[in-house]
Amino acid sequence: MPLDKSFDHTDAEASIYEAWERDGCFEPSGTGEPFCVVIPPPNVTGSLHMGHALNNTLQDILVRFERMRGKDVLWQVGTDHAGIATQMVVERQLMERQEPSRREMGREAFVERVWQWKEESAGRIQNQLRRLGASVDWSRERFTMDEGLSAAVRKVFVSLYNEGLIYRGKRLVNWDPKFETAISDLEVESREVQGHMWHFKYPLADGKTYEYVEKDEEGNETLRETRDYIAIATTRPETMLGDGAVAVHPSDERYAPIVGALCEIPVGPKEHRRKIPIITDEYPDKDFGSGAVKITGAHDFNDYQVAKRGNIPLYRLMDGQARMRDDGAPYAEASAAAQAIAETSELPGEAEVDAINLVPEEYRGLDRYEARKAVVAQCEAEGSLIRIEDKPIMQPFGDRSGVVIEPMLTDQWFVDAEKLAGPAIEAVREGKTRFVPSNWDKTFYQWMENIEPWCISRQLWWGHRVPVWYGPELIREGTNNRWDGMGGRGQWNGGMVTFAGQSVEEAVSYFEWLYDHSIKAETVDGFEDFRSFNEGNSDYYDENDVRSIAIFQDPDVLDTWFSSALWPFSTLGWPEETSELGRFYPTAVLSTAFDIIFFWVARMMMMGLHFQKEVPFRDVYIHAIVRDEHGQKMSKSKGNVVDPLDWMDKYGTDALRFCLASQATQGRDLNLSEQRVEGYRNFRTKIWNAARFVEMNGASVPEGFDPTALKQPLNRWIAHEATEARAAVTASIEAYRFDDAANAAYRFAWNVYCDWALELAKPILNGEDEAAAAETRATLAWALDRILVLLHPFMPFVTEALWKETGTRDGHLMLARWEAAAVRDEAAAAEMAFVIALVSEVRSVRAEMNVPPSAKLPLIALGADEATHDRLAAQAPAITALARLSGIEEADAPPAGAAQIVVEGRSYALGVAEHIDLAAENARLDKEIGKTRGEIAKAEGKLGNERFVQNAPEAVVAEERERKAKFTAQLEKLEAAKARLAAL
RNA sequence: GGGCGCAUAGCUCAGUGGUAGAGCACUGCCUUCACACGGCAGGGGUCCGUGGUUCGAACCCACGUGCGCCCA
Repeated sequence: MPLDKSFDHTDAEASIYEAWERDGCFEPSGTGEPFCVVIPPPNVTGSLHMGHALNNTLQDILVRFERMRGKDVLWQVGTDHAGIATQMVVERQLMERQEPSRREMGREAFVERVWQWKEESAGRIQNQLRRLGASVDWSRERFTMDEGLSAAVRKVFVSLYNEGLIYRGKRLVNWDPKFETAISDLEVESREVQGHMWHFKYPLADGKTYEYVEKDEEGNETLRETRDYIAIATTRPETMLGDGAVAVHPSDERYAPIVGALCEIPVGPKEHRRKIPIITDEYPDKDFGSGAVKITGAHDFNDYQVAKRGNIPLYRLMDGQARMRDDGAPYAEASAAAQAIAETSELPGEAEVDAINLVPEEYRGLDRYEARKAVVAQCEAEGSLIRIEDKPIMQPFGDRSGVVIEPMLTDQWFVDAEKLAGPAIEAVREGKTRFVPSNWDKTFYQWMENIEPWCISRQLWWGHRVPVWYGPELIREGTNNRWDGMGGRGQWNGGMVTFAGQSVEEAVSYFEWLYDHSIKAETVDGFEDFRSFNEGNSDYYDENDVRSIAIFQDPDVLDTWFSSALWPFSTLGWPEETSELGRFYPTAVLSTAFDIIFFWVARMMMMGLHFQKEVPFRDVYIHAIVRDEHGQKMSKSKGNVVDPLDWMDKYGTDALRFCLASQATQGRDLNLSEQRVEGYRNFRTKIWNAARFVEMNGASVPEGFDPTALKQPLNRWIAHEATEARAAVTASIEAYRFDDAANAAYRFAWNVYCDWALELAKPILNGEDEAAAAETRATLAWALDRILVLLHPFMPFVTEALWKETGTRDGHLMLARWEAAAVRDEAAAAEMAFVIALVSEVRSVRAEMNVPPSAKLPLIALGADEATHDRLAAQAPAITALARLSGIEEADAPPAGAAQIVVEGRSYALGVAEHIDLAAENARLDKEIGKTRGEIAKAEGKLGNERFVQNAPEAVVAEERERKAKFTAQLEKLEAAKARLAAL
């Protein structure tokens, strides 16, 4: 059945994909060198965006390419449970449907509900990956919360815990007051907003004064006054209540007289105002604000560092919803306690400091912004507000919640990332893992060398529950020799004993061992139940005691990145020692966007090296960010987001994929325009029609076709070009130069095959030499197959469709062989280059002379030598047809009314006769002569420079001489032509 | 303030020491029997600026200008 006029992608794509999947084409072949790629798991809540489309297109290109090269390919697929995002989606759904809230239904029911939602809605992103043509192995699909991966998470947690690499601590974290959980830096988006800088006076204690002096750059005094205060500036006045100190730079002479003095925080009830010390630290910037910074260690990351260095207490002012605290002792009492701390050098324990609530009664329970207004109003009323400055400030927002993130001092679990980072840094330095483009390794080093403890706990319900159980402290730390026999398993946390275990039974067994088997451990729901159960159990354990104790599991879940850090080996079956793990780990390459180098790539490196003793991947390919056609970042608020599915519908998946690949250059963002996608849709149609032409000529590849044994120069040249193209595409994909690879395939298909090979073949196909025609038909069909193979990784659908349409063969193109016989034939290449040059010249003259396309003109070769004569004779049908000639003759001089051209140093006359416009021809020759003279001048300039001849490599000099000779010969011919024209 | 990057045709971008390129857009011609989602031909450049290195710089170095991004 003849092919339709164009490819209808709408139905074809789905059925082709189904056939691949049905026939198991995506599964590893089991033979050949292993080649494994793990997909960056999309969020289970997610849908395909342009970044996914790009990344998965590139991975699919690699994977299809290697599969065709005969490797044993596994592209591991799966989804991520995305803790906060998924929990949010379900909570919102509950709200919309006016169903009981998360807290109302309770943890178990809620988690059940999320699973149910996941089952219902799962499959969206998976089906979108299918539409993209991703050749992932669906039979091995994984989910970060499925049983196997959860076992991996538990095992890793327990191992790290027992090695002392996971610990619980009170540290400053990004706190989302809407979701009431810690979130990662990744989930925080810094945005510039219009804010204010408030300048306040902090009066010096005990009426102390000092000479405040400001100097200009030359050291001249510009201001001198006696002050009884120190000025500080802040963007967050509500945090003044928790200040622990005021810091100035040690070299700041303005404040030198008062370093070590106390100043008073100018808010709260006057009789209970706290006095805090003025200290020095490198952090304050002398030129920023007043140069003095208030230090609120519990609510600012910089202040936290200063506080840690200076032993400044950390006073937490807010609750989980970022309201001012409303717990603990009355303000007067708390303030006195804090004052006592400030006046001694002893810093009490974290928990004791944290219990102090320094929020005055009138502010307790207020929202943080209400509190801010109240603080400012009070200072203003009392005259301690100096001024308010309007100022753009960088403010952290939760990317899911959209609310302002609060740095908050909370108890969390941390991974000692510093210890794990070392081997990962080393692996990149040694080249065991390579970043492509390589400059990303700098980003990697910079972060890894300054790595902070990784906060892995989240106050959510959806995720891997922290596998730690708390039990009562019935023995004193270090007083029981059983403790020593437990290999460092237990930890002391907040007056309780904790064990990590892969199951509750394991944890129970530790408790029972620790407290002797006469103790029976029972699990209860949480801290409250634990406390009431163990009421009266607070006595320390006595060996003769027999009683029951309660233990409870940590309520938090783990950061989603904790499980995705294990992805390269957990998906291969670890902790089971599967054959896939042995075969496919380390994986070949990981492809991802730069923004998760820290959060994902680095952590996979750390976990992979720690648990597998091997890097998780050899290469890390960092792909571009997709922007709109004007280089703007796609964002909902700008309304310039393009849904890849829309363009797949409109232009077909192949066109979108090819477009993405052709723009995937290294180290530059990708500006995607619809026009360009449309252009590649046209390219797809071009291929389709080339195939249609081949089919209409009844061409197919005969049994035993040997491209190395062709006779026709045209066919030998086609085989030569096909070989060159394959080499170029292969080298480019191997180097992750997807743009070069796509362009090389495009050029061969369109500019070589369609533009020249098919046109040059037509006279032979229609000629009388049946043997030549047959060979040409076979070669065209063979070359078309080569094009389909080369384009397949980029345009899998149309190529597979044509593979099926154009031949009777077994199997799918996607499993066909990439390699083919290598043909190199420089002689044929030279001959065809001559034909193309001659035809192009003739066409050019015809166009410039406005010769009607229908007019057939005679071509006269002037003074042809034998080689030229032979070539012209051999290629006469092709040249005549393509240049629309009436015939080719040979003569020593041109006839009257002829335009003259020079090709490869020889002159030809084109009998334009009545079409000739002498002035136009003269102008044309002048232009040619001008160009040629320019080239000669350039070459002469170089060759005339003695130092060039002396210093440049011989080959370069020789090349330049050749150029000069070539253009000189051409100039002679052109000038001769002009002289002949003048003689007419 | 620290770090990374970009500036080449109208637009989007390749090119990384030796002849300035592609796609799209533009202009002219062509409904020629694969394809008008096409064919043929053509116009279009201070390779951001200034200095330096070099026989030779779009490319290497320095400084400057403009624009991004990341971190603080």
